[in-house]
Amino acid sequence: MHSYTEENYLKAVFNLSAIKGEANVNELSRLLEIKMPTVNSMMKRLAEKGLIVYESYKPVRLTAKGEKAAALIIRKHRLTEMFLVEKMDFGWDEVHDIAEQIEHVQSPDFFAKMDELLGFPKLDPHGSPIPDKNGKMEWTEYHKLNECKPGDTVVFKAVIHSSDDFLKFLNARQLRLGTVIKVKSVESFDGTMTVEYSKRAPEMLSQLVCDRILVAPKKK
Amino acid sequence: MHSYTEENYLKAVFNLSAIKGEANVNELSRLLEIKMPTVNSMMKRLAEKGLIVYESYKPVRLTAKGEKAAALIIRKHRLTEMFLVEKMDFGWDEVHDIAEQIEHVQSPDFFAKMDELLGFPKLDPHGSPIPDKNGKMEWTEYHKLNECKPGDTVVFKAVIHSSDDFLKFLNARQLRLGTVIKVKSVESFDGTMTVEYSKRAPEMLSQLVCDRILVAPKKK
DNA sequence: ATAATAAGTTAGATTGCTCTAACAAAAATA
DNA sequence: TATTTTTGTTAGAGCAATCTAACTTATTAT
Repeated sequence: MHSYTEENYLKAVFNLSAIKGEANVNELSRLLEIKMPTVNSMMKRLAEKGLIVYESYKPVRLTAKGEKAAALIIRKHRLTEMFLVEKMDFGWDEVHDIAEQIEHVQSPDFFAKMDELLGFPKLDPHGSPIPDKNGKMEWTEYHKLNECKPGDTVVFKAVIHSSDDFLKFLNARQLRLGTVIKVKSVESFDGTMTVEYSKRAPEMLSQLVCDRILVAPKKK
Repeated sequence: MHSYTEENYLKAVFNLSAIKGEANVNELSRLLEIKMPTVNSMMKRLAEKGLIVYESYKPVRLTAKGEKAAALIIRKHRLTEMFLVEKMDFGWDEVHDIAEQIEHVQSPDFFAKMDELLGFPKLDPHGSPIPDKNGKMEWTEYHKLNECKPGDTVVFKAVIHSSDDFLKFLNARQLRLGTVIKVKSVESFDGTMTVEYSKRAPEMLSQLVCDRILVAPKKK
């Protein structure tokens, strides 16, 4: 239906929109590593196809149709990541690039089978929600580790902006989803946190790191 | 390294060459459903890249380099088919189109993992050999069911030119790899064979069918 | 051997996706 | 507010992969 290329643009718009509800050409250009004029003309194409709303000099937004199309690609991506981790023994830091390719496979049966073999998972290996077959997706209300105060005890629920490097960083510190983290102190100057988890010596995490870790209060 | 498109041409040349050692533009054109002039110009491109030998008005041949490149794509295709059948419960008649897409995935790790999880298989679900990591492949010396004589007892070893339709035809008759087939009679007029297998009533198979079934003598 | 048919080639156009260079609008800064 | 910087757009070119139309060579049939 849509080309490999169009799918990638759509996904990029979706990912950028996730934060602000809209995406601008400049950021898309950086994200996709494609020059602005190229992105610009593709935006017009996507607009003609009714996938996004485009107005000159304004950020673009996904239409309902575009949102659904994008979510269904994300669905394939996240199901694939889950499959690679759960059924093929890959690490959560090894699956992104492979999923990036397999997400473009056209075969409803293939992804339906993955879904079934995985027991219809709701989350991917990084804690992100997997959109359903209709492209519906909901984020559980997590908050950033950053926002926690000394004394808080929370559970590591998801990673945002998860690059392979960042995931390897977490691996090296045995930080994984489900880990219970106790916030010992927060350096007010630069936001560095001292935390404790898994019966190890306290660990210091920079603000940059804490900004990418999503947590939920530990249930009693 | 090579584009998606180039990979498909290479594979087509490989498949056609399997029989005659060379491939002509006309047949490639039919096989790929791409018009002759397009095929022609792509042949020149592949020749420039040192993947095939091209001379005007002559059939093309793969170079050693081209042969290896093609075999490595076939390897990915057949490993994928095997994975889909063995690890994902697909039927042998459902895997071709999916494998056709996944064979283009660039990730040595992904296919190495498949290979490992499958226990380093030598054959795909249709009995075709899986080329090794160096692109080396060898066909065991099977012969066609067509060539058998009344009284022969043989084992079904592989399917050639296996379209999904043909595989469904075999499914409907419970003919699968490993089935022991007894040749009862051969109609000299049109080559139709009457065969017996799996304690069922004798079955009649047309010459067209018998030409696509590879067998080996049953060992005592 | 000649004519007819099939196969292969050349030329030129089209579409998708990319680029650079130049220009215009919007936002930030002085 | 005026200037500078950033962001966005237009114009025009290039390459990969495709096509159709016209032509040439090879093969087959008469």
